[in-house]
Amino acid sequence: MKTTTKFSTLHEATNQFLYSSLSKSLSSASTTKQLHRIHSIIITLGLEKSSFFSGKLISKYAQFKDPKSSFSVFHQVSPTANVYQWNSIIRALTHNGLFTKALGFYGKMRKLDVLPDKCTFPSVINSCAALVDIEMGQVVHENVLKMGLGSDLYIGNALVDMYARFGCMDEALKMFDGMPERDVVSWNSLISGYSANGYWVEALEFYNMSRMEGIMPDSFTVSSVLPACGGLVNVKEGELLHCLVEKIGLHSDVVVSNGLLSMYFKFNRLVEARRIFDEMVIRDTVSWNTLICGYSQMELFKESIELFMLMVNRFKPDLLTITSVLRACGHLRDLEFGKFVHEYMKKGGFQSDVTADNILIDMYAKCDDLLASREVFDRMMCKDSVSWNSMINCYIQHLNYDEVLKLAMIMKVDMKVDSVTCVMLLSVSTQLADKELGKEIHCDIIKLGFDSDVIVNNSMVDMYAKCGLIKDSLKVFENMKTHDRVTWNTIVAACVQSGDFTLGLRMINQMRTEGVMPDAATVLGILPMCSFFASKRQGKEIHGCIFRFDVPTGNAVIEMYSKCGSLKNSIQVFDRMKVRDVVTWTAMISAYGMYGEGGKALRAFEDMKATGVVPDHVTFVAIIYACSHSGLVEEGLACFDQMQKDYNLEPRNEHYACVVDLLSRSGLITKAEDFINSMPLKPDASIWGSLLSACRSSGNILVAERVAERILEQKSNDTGYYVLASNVYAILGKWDQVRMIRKSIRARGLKKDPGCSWIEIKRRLYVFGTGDKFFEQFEEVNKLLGIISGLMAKEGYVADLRYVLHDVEEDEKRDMLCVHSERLAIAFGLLNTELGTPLQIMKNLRVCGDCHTVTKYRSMIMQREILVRDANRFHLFKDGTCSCGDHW
DNA sequence: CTAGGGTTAG
Repeated sequence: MKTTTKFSTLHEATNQFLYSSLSKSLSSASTTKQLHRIHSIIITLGLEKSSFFSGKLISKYAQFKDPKSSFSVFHQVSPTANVYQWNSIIRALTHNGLFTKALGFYGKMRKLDVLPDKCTFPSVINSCAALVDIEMGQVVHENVLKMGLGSDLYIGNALVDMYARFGCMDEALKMFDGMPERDVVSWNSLISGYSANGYWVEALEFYNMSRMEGIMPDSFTVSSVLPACGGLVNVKEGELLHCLVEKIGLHSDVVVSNGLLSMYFKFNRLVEARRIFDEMVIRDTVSWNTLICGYSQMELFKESIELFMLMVNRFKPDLLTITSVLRACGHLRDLEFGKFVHEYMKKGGFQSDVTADNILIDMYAKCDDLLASREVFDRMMCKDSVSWNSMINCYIQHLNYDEVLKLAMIMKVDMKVDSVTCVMLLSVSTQLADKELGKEIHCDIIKLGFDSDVIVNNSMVDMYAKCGLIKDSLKVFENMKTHDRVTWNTIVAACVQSGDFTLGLRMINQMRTEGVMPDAATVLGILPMCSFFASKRQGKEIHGCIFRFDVPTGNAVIEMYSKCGSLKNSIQVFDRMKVRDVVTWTAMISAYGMYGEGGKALRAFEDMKATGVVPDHVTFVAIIYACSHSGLVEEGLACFDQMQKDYNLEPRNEHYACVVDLLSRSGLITKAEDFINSMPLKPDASIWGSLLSACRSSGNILVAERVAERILEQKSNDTGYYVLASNVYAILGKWDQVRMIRKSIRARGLKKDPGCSWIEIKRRLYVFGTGDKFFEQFEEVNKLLGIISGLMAKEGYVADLRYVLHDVEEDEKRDMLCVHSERLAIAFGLLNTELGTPLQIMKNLRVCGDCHTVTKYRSMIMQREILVRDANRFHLFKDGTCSCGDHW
């Protein structure tokens, strides 16, 4: 009996030894081969069905991504499986992404009346979360509560995570708040939930809260907070986190480093990002993808493709890499490489992926291979809204609107229309200026409930404005709950387009008070307003707010300054630009032109050609115009010649107009008329207009009358030409003709632009109309005008009454000249500024000859620099002369 | 039980 006991003890001891060594080798098995060997030993010993080993085997196979083997082990014990075995198989399935199966097993287990324990739930909850099965999730949550496991830490963490993945952050927070015990995982689950759902502010807030509670962040915490810093462009917090990573030694964690990499790209800090990547000891596919994608986002497409080639040799790219590089191909319009990548996808056995196919559609469209786009689209097994939208976008880009509307119809029937579709369709109606289509889409938008989407609303504001329905545009604008930068840019452009500059200026001011930062588009939008009001201050303030300074922005700023009366600032911006395109050079040439610096314009033109930038037809308008305003006839004609001979550009009406201007301004009226008669195009009103205004200034009345007749034949809608013609008849004293023209203007429903001038003093704009009597300091201004008149007479000034265009007595004519709006504005400026301060006046029409003379006198008598910008150009009056050299 | 990288539009 004693020996038996001894034997039995020995047997047990042996067993125990066997058990523990088997268990140890099972746990430490690191290859499939080892695992299979240990498995067969377990079978030989008949231990396969033991609760302990079967469970371990199931888990171990799951670790080796072999759920089939896990399943076969479980299958042998399933009729009598206990809770431990059930837990193992559920966990194994969950870890291998077989969530539906895992939930199925949970159901079976409950049916068999096997009571789950606290180890069952985390996996089950995970599966619900992964499947976004909200209903099941709630059932499981109830089960947890019924079993009294509501305060379990692990289950609580899993539930917080589950609600976060459902996007229900309120529920997640409620769960978190109700937990009696919390650890770093609980905080991580909450923080990553906020971060993943784009609630970056909250993610940062809870992160800081966790730090206050003394929780030590780990790699999970950091990689959840980094995207929040990136998203908010919160550089300070991001750098703090980077320091923390270095301090607690998390930088060896790939996920953390990838997070840092991605964040620095979002900060646009390429050097820092590159350093992170280069210093990484271990890199994975995500690291490469983040790098390639980051270069792409910074528009360094060539480099992004080069990195892809570098990666291919070391790492197998995945679908995300492919999509990044395809995007780069699209931007570079590199069809050849695009096709290469497409082939690589086919050969590499990549499963068809909706996103990848969508980008292929877009890439081919950008490379102008519409058929290839359509082929990808037609072959797609399942298309999402993005696929449809991308295809529609292809047709929009290729102006095939019929096909766009066809696809849109199908989308409507299939209920696939989303906000992006609406925006694109709105852009179609904008491009076609089709109000009816626009209104129809507006109705659909309301029906579909997209009328609270900012981008959709912005598009509607734009659409109505461009269709000429400014009132509807403003209505949409006013009904919007939030206005972003684009909203403001759009509404400002809308105001400008409808001619309401005052409202436009008010909008800009409101935008600034609401703290919205301007961008390149803002500069482009306010350009016409700044030049209308010549508000250099407004322009400068906007300029100061620009932080991303690319070529188009620089071009816009050059143009803005030149139109606002600061050639100096234009030159400064031009000099600072490292990259200059045709537009940059052209802007600079026309700036010189406006200030009568023909010589400098010509030099810039030569410099431009020397740096290899090819002039286009706009450049030639600018350079001929510049010559014309400086009296450089020979040079201007040479440019006109060059344009056809050297650059093979067919002159358009505006070029002919420039040449006519060039000749006639220099008094070569007959030559100009001959030139018009010999041109191959039918001369339009602008060409006759150029000649006519020159006739007027040079006093060639005979030709003027002939030309006036030709202008009236054009039946233009621009009142300016009628006014010009009428002025000729006024000079000739043919008042009947004058009245006839005025009548016909009214009959055509046109209105003459009333002349006005304005000046900005101490951040306020003062506007003066011709003969205005109701403005501040009217008395003082009138008195000053009288005094200056007296002084001018002493210097030898005689009024040139030819510039009065009304049938009145001589004395009255003199008075009428005296109240031309620019004279009032100048006098007002003299009164309200310190002695010697330069004045800057703007005028909507061209300066009349008499005012030009008067201003020269004034600049001398009052010792002031006076800059006048009229409808055409700038005149800088100084010491009795004008920068235009009387070419205007 | 918790983390990182991708597509269309104004």
